[in-house]
Parts: sequence; structure tokens; C-alpha cells
Amino acid sequence: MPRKDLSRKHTSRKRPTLKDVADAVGVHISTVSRALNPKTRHHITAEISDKILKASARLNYRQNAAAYTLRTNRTRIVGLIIPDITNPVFPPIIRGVEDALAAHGYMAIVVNTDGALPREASAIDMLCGRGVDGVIAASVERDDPALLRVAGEGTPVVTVNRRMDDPAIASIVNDEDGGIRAVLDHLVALGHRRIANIAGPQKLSTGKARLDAFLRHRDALGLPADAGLIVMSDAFNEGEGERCTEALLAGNTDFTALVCSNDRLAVGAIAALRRHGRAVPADISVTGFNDMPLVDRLEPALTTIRVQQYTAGRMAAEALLARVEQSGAGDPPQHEVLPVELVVRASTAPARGRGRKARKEQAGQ
Amino acid sequence: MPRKDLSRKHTSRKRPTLKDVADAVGVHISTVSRALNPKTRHHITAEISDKILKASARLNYRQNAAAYTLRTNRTRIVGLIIPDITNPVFPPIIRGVEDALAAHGYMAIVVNTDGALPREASAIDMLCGRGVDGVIAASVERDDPALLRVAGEGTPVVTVNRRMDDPAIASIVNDEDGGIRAVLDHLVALGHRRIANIAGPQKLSTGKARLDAFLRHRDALGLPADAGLIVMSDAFNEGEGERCTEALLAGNTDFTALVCSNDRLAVGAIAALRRHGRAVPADISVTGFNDMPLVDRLEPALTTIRVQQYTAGRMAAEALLARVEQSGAGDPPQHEVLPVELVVRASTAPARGRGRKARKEQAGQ
DNA sequence: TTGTAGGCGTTATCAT
DNA sequence: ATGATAACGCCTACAA
Repeated sequence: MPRKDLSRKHTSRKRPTLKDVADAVGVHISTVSRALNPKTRHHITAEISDKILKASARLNYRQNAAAYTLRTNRTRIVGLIIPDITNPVFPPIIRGVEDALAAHGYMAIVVNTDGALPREASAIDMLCGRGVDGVIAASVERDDPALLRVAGEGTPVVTVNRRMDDPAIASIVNDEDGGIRAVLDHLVALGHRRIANIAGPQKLSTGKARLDAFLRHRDALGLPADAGLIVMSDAFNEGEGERCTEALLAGNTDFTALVCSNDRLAVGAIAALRRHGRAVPADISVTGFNDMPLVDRLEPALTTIRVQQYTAGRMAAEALLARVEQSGAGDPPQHEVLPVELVVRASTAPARGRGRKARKEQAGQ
Repeated sequence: MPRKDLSRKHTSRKRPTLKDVADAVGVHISTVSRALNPKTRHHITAEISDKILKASARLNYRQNAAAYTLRTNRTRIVGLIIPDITNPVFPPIIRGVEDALAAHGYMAIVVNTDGALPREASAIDMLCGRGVDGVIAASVERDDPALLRVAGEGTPVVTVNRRMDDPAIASIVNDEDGGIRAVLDHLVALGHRRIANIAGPQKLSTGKARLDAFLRHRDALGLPADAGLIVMSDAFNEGEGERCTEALLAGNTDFTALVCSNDRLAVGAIAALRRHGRAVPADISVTGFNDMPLVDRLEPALTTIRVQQYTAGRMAAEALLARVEQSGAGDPPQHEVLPVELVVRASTAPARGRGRKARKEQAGQ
């Protein structure tokens, strides 16, 4: 008796298939398949289609994903490649991607590359092995052979946050130029003229775009073009922020404001400035980029550029799905630039007169 | 001519299958299958197995995951359920899980529940639909019917960071009790006696364990057991930290130190204390729990308990895979408690005598 | 409108 | 040691 129960339980454990609901309704399995698919349901009599839906719900039928994939070659899974989930910039993007995907019945497999191209290549390999329907890459470099190759093989690809030089790859990015311009306008309005810059890695589109913007708007604003005011970082992290700041201070070039290519560089910069006895913002104003979580709780709270990471993630997913679902995708790749916003907090303040003496005619105002 | 090229390209685009490498070597497809599987390779002549390996590499053969899954009912995918990837506590866990899984050829599908039980239930539904081999849950409540059900259906489950009351579910957690004890010892050593507590949500094992520990060690240390010194939060976030702190201040109970059930509560608490003119740590010492990123850069840098999130993630994945791979899993569920470490920074300082006097005056009213 | 049948790429159970 | 063959569950021409 208990044995019987057990065996019954065991057979009932197996998930129901199309055949099970077909038997329950008394129709053929293909009829069920059609009734369950919204795109083919119209082939079926409303009445019987209704019975099928009911039975399917009653039996708690769930399509077998593997069988579906084997037959159709679609997995409803997309790969999401990021440098490091531990970097606070990325979680909102990931969340946006996942929310948008979920709304369409898709899911994401997230892989971390730590910004290493070989690791990215092997990640792409894994994802393709899983048969992902598309790839969203937040970890992309301006020139990225592996990603280019997978795109060339017909897999839809869109980058988010960063972009490739090759315009054939769709992208969702922030308005880097507008952000840097807003920062410079703000600092100039506070009376700063000698403004230093810690630039991001130039192999990343964000690093390059922000440096380009800095140079362009610096000139447009008539600020001094002193090469000693610019230092290149190797990575977007706090350690590089400290190193670059020390290089700047060692250079003996005078400056009253420091524009950092992102928040983490700024956090490191502030630590280094303090260590060298410079008060922020009393002596030197510092700005970041991204408006990371907690950056408003630092001392001083960071003046920075707020970007729409979550929205960017959503849009990237939508753009990708558009390409996946009508894979005819002959239309040109989508390139979106999201607006950004200056957030003024406590790390910027009016410039002090010091360093100003050389150009005292300025003071005439 | 171009048409021919195109069609050839098109056929060559299709990924090679077992049949393709079988044809290339001149053996049967099942021989190839055996040769490619380490567990069955010994059935095959070394020489021919060698040829197969070579050909497979040359053709760049990759197993079709869907076919494998359809046949074997294993996906090599595990579901990872978390409240919100945007909460800085979770990325290190996720990273640990993914790294450990990757080492075994597995991948994770991450889903966010925002801590809502119904959302968790539907997430579990999706994951089961995908046929995941197991589930790791960081978002679990002490009583969690959906997770219990899926575990009951035979899917391996392990919780991380939190645990369920039901000991049948394997878990990897931190030493909450040891952490709270270390905090209290530290504060008592600084001369604090009237120590308040913002407790976490009691439906979460972390919230309950830390409150239990607070009560027990408070009594063991002979500290005053004043109910007014304890306030319950509804969630582990900054807003609740502020609200609870204001409740504490409104209660007119005197205290010189405030133990918060996690870092985010502490961040909110410090903001609220400041707003009410209390200096941290000069007037009131504050402690957190978790040692979140950036918490060392706050002003004042937070004294807190460092937990091993990354390691916990890794261990959870390892524990799950152990259950997945020898799915006989008759052995008792694994329960791991990871050691924690007190990190003393600037938010705690020796107690001031001033509390006593104020209290005496109040007694007069 | 519905049923029939073939096949997606694997693995596993037979034979040989 | 290897080959033949039957599923796994689903979709989709094609036939009726």
C-alpha cells in the first residue's frame, strides 16, 4: 500500500507533456501545441482551444524549454557580459536588463570578465555553447574582436554603458560629452580656471569620450591648456585615483579643481588630497561621474554626474529583443545616447584666490 | 558564383554536430559521443579516441546544450534568487557563486525578488520551467513555503546569508551571534553601558539571530535591560535606520551607543543622529554589520562586522553542486557558519559620562 | 480545422 | 570496442 502510493507519487512527479494534456482533452498533441501557442491558436476551434487551455492549467503543464530550444533553436536566454558585478556601477544596469527581459519571458545569464579580453572571449564561448539568443555587453572595449566575431556570426549584440568604435554594433550610452561640459560649466561658474583632469582608460569609450570632451570644452571655455594638468589612469578604481592624484601633486602644477573621469577615481583622489593636506573642497574642488550609490553619504558628498544606469539596462534589453524577435534585422543598428544630469553637492566650492595671481585681470569682475 | 559562396557559408554556419565529427573520423556517432565523455571514454580504443578528440577540436565541435538537456534532464544551470542585486551586500555573494559554478561548467540565472514572497514564488516557477538543476536562495525568509515546496519536489536547495527555520534546508550563514558579541564587547570595553539596538526584520534569520544575540549578551554582560533601548525595523535599509533612530530619540531613553543590525541601518542612523545634533562618535557610538563596500570611506568610517560574502557564495555553490552531482543526497543537509571579524573604525569612541546626569534630571519630571 | 510524421542532437540500451 | 536504434518533448510542413 505505501509502496503503491510511492510509485504513484513518483510517476506523478514527472512533469506533464503535451501528450498528457492531449490525452486529457482527447485531441492530438499537435492540436494542443497549436492551441497553446498564441500565434497559431487561431487555427483551432475556440471551444476546443478553450478546453485545452483549461486542461493545461489544471495539469499545470509547462513547456519543456530544452525541447523547445532543440526544435526552434531559441533559448529565450541572453548573455549579459560585465566586468565585475561587484563594481557598484553595474548592478543597476543588470537590474534594468533583467526586468525588461523578464517582461518578455526571457532571462539573463550574467558573466564577469574582470575587464580581461581573453576572459571575455571564453565567456562568449560559453554563452554561445548555451545557445543564447543574443548578447548584451557592458564590458566592451572600443576594439573588441571576440564580440565583433560573434556579432558577425549573426548573433544580435548590443553594448550598454560603453560602445565600440565600429558603428555596426548597437549601443546605449550616456551623454559623456554633456556630462563633462556640465561639470566644467559648473566649475568655471565657481571661479575655477586651472582645472586638472584624471582621465579614464582610453581603450574604453567612456574614458576616451570624457577626455575628448574635457579637452574640447576646456578650449571652448578658454581655460589654460596645460599638459601637466592631465593625467591618465589605467583603470576606473580608487587606487588609480590615488596614484594619479599623487602624480598630479608631484608635478607641481597648480590647480584649484580636479575633474575625475568617474566616481571611484574621485573617491581615491579625495583620499590622496587629504593625505597631502589639501582640503576638499576648501583648497581643491573635486568632481566625479556616475553618481554611484553611497557617494552622496561621503564626506564631503560628491558633486557628480548622474547617469541613468537602470534605464540604460532596460533600453539595451529592449533593443536586443527587437533584433532577436524579428531577426530579419536589416535595419541599421540602434545607437542611443541618454541624457545626464549634474548633481551639485559638497565636494565643489568657489575657487580661492590662490593661483589666481598670475591672471589678476580676471579679478576685475 | 556569389550565390554559391553565400549558400556554402550558410551551411558552414550551422554548428557541427556529433554526426559531423563522426563522418570526419569515419566512425559511428555513438562512438564519438562516448569518446567525448570522460566517463565513457575508457570504452574506446585510445588511438581512435585520440583521432576523435582531434577532429572535434579541429571542427570546433561544441555539445548542443538543448539536446543534452532533453536527453539527460540536466541543464547545468542553477537558479540564484536574491532580493535585489542593487543592494551592495549581494554582489560579492553572486560573484562567489558564479565563480564556483563556472569552475564546474555550470552557470547561474539570477533573479530579483525585492524580498516579496509572491515574486519569489513566481521566480521559482520560471526557474523550474527552465529546468534548473538546483536553487541557491539568498532572499529566503525563515518560513518560505515556495522554497520548501521546490525542495520537497527533489530539487537541491541551499540558502546563503540567511537560513530557514526548517533544518532540512542546507545553509551557509555568518556567525551572527559572534559578530554581535564582538560588537558588545568592544562597546563595553569603551565604557558604554546604556546601549541601544536597531533590530532587523524578525522574519529574516539574520534579523532574528542578531536580536537574540544582542539580548543574550546584553544580559550576560550585565547591561541594563531597558525595553526602550530596542526598536524594530521593518527592512534593512537607510530609511528604516533613520526612522528607528528618531523613534529612539523621541523615546527620551538615554543611550551612548547604538548597535545597528546592519550597515545600511547604521548609515541611516548616523544621518538621523546628526540631524538631531548628536555627534558620532563623540556623543553616540554607532556600529553596523556586514562591512559593505564604501562604508570605510564614510565620515566617520563605520565600525562594523566584516562577513565573508564571497566565500559564502562559493561555499553555497559547492554545497549545491555536491548535492546535484550525486543526487542520491541521502546525507543530512549541510549547515555552515562562517566566522566574522570586528573592524574597529571611527564611528565608535569611549563613552562620555554625560548621559548619567541628563538621566537624573529627567527622572525629576 | 485537425491529424500524421519527421527530425532537432544527444545519450543509453541494446546487439554485435 | 563499436554500431544500430530508440527515445527525450516539441514544432511544423504536409496531408486529409
